Formats: sequence, C-alpha cells, structure tokens
Amino acid sequence: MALRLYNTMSSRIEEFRPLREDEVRMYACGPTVYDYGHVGNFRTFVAVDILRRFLRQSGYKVRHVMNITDVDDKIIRNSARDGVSVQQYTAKYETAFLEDAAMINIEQPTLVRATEHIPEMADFVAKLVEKGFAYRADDGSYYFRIAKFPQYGKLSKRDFSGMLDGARVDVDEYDKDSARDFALWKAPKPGEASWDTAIGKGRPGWHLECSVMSMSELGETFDLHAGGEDLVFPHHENEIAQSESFTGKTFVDFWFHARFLLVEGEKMSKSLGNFFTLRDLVLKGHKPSSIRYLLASVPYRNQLNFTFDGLKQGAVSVERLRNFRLRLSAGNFPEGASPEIQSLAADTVERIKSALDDDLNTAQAQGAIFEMVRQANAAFDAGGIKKDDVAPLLAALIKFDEIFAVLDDDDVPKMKRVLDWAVAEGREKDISEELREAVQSGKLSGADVEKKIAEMKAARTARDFKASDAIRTELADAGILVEITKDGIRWRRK
RNA sequence: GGCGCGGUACCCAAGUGGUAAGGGAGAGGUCUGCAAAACCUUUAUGCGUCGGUUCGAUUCCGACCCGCGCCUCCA
Repeated sequence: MALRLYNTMSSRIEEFRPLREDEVRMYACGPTVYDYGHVGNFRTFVAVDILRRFLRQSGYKVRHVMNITDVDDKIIRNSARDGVSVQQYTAKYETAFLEDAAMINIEQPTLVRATEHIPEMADFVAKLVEKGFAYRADDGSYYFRIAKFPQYGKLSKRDFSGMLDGARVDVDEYDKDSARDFALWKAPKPGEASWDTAIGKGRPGWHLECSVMSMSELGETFDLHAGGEDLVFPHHENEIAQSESFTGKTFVDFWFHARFLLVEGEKMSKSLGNFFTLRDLVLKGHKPSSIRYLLASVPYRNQLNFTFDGLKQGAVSVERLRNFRLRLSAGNFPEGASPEIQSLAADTVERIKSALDDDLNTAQAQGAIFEMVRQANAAFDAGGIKKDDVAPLLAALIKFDEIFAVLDDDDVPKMKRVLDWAVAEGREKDISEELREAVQSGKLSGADVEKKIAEMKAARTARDFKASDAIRTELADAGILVEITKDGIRWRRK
C-alpha cells in the first residue's frame, strides 16, 4: 500500500504520488526567528519531520526545504528595541531554533533565508506588475491584485467574489485598491531596515518570500507544501495566488497542515501562563525524548492536548522501549529461531508501515510496537526467544525508531546544554531540581559506572548484600538506575 | 455570522456498519536476599444527548448540547 495523505486543497485523503517517481520535493514554512520556539511550533515541525522520515523510509529521495523568516515587522521592531542590527538579532534566535530542533531529533532540512534572496524577490514583483497582477502604491509598496486571480480562496475555501470590486473599507494605512489585496513588497518606514532594489527601496512581504524561495529551490511545481493550520489563510492562499499568477502553472500538489495543540486543555497563550518554549520544558526537568514522543503520539491532524502528565507518560513509554532493546541486546538466548517471534516481528513492521501509510497514524504505529514489546517480553520470560529471533525484533524496533527517534538515550548531554545555556543567560532561578538531578547522572562516565558494577558483582558473589546495596544506593544518588536480572546486572541513567 | 475539526474508561488516545487498539495510573499476583525491571490478571454491554436509517450503529443521517480552530503575518 502506498502513502495516503490528507490534502487541504481537495479536503480529502488522497494517494500521495510525487511528480518524479523516486523523489519528493517538499517545502515547509519555518520559523520567524524573533524569539525562542514554543511547543506549538515544534508540534508542526515534528509532524513534518515524521513525514520526511517516513517518505525516506518508503524509498523516496527527499528534497526538503525550509525557510527561516529573518525579516518581518516583529524582528524589525525588536531589533530596534534592543539596539542591534536585524542580522545580529536573528542570528541568535536562528541558532537557538536549530539547536532546539536538533534537541528533539528533528532532521535539518535545506535552509533558505529571506534576506539572501532579496533581488530575486524584487524581480518577481516586477514581473507580476508587468503581467498586471500587482501594482505599486504611492508610498512605494507593492500589492497583489486579487481581483485578477479568480481562484483566490480555493485552498481555504473562502468566497471572495463579493469583495473583488474595490475596497469598501480601507483600514490599512496603505492605499490599496481593495482591502483584500496583500502586500508583496513593503516600502520602508523611517528607521526601518530596507534593501535597495530594481523596484525601489523596501523589504519583501512574508508571503512573497516563500513563493520565491520554494520555486527557486524546488521548481515551479513541486509535490508538497507544509505548515501549521493557521497558515492556510492567508499565507498559503497568497503564495498560491502569487506563484500561479507568475507561472501559470499549479504551484503545489499537496498541502499538508498540522493542527494546533492545546496546553493543559487550553489554547496556549502567555496570559494563561501555559506558554512554554522547548527550553522551558527542559528547565523543568523534562527529557527531550519525552517531548518528542508526546508530540508524535497524536496524529498530526488531531488536536493534541499537551500536558505535564502526558510528558510523564511519554517518559515512561520511551523508557519501556529502551528497556526492551537493552533486554534484547544483553540477554543470552538458545540457538535457533521460533516461528511465532519471527512472524510477530514481521507483522509489526507491516502494521507500523500501514499505520503510517494511513495519513501518518502515529498513534496506531505506537500501538503496534507496544504490542510487539509486550508479546516479546512475555516470550522472553517463558524462554521462547531464540538467538535468531533477536535480529528481527531489533529490526522492527529500529524501523519504528527511524520515524519516532526516541530510542537513543542522549537526553542527559542535551539537558546539560540547556542547563549551561540557562546559566549563561543568567536564568539560574529557572533551573529546576529535576534538571540538576538529571544532568548530575551524566557526571559518572560509562567506565566509572562499569567499575562500580563490577565491585557490586563481586560483593554479590560473596553474598555481601550490604556492600552491594551501598553501591547501588551510591549509584542511585548519582542518577544511575541499577537492575539485577537473571542474566546479570544492567544499568541506565535516570 | 462564514468555513472547519472534535466529544471513546480515572487520565492520554486509536478505531470500526457486526459488537471497543495502545500507553499511563490504580488494584491483585508471579519472579526476587531486598529493590528494580519484566510478565500475568483486572478497570467502557459502553463510545456527548435525543431521534432516524438498518437484521444490527460508537461507526451512516438529522437536530441539539459542549469544546476547539481559522476568518487581523500566531506553527
């Protein structure tokens, strides 16, 4: 079965077929780098990341481009407020964004920046003016004339036919022909950053950036365009209008939109006190893997209720998967293979694939892997796992993790970086006890722990449980969890 | 007001015209020097309410109630 995806343009689930047989060209609207990214932002980016990973797993070569919006009203306002240049201001938040994305294992797409494509954008506007789709206002700004594009509204399913003949209301400070016409190019206001171009001084409008950069990287028509649900209108609608007016061709085949999340059951907002950046969560002691797991646990088109309880649940779930892998890699198994386990592993791979093929049903894929883990664990206890069963089980787990990316336990170094950042920013007061504790467990190296474990083994052989327990307590205090099993002693970081 | 999405156990959350995945939490049990981990059992005759279609609906249709989103560059 092939991937079926919901397409906002057609409002239905369709079979996804890229234009080129083995390559997918996709563009995602990235962040405007004026502040640290919040969980809501990252829900969308995780959804796109899962799509990207699954496409690749399905055999496609993926060309994935994402913009960094590094010039807009907020950026100009904030950089002026802080007395730094736009470039200085955005560099900091762009770096932070990329670090945060990497922290939750989002693979980095090819990045494009608005400020690096200014001349192309000016040319694009000039061409639209030439074709009659755009016009220059008295102040030097340029607008798109939506009356010239009758299909305007086709993505967001809005009817603008009644609004196409001139403006009844003009609340904007610019002199537009119609209230709905949107800015392609903004003339500079006093003190604002601007570029000198063929069409005059100014800066590109946000919508224009994405049209120009996506087509320049991916061609006039490409396969998929992604973003948060809020971008459907006006951003993506405007991109379509500009791009299709410019080329006369279909801009994008598939429109992919991730739904907003709720935080503790309410819309995230600063005034409700439920507005969290990724770093806020880590400062509270939550692991990046828990965050990614939770963000991936609800299919992207459903509203996800992001809660601290959910974060804890996610942590336990991830722990269970990691523990299963540890068990498989550390255990001793009799020679041979058991048919039941072989087919369990094969079925699980199949179930994960068909769940994801079904409009990226991540919840179902997770259900499949846990079912495998439970059954394999039961077989393990009953001695039903043979040597040759290990590889297929691990393979299924890896297949799952190629998409979900939570198995590798690198949370501690990541959390340490956040802690160091908080110290550097003078935010010690925001560092929770939980975070300090978690980072603490990184102090002992693997070799140090192994040494202690060896001592513990010796003590146990001598049936000196008091000494053994003392070591276990010592390690526990350092954030190392020790487990004594039939096959020996296992440990992991809390 | 226009357009759209959703209401499933204590919590999170899939799903289906034929009788409710998975995870968490709780309880009991197995294993164990003690822990931990793991496993087993257990928690919805029930899927917002009321009608309708049907042999049969949580799943389709209608109405209503409730929550949420977009409609001002907020992912």
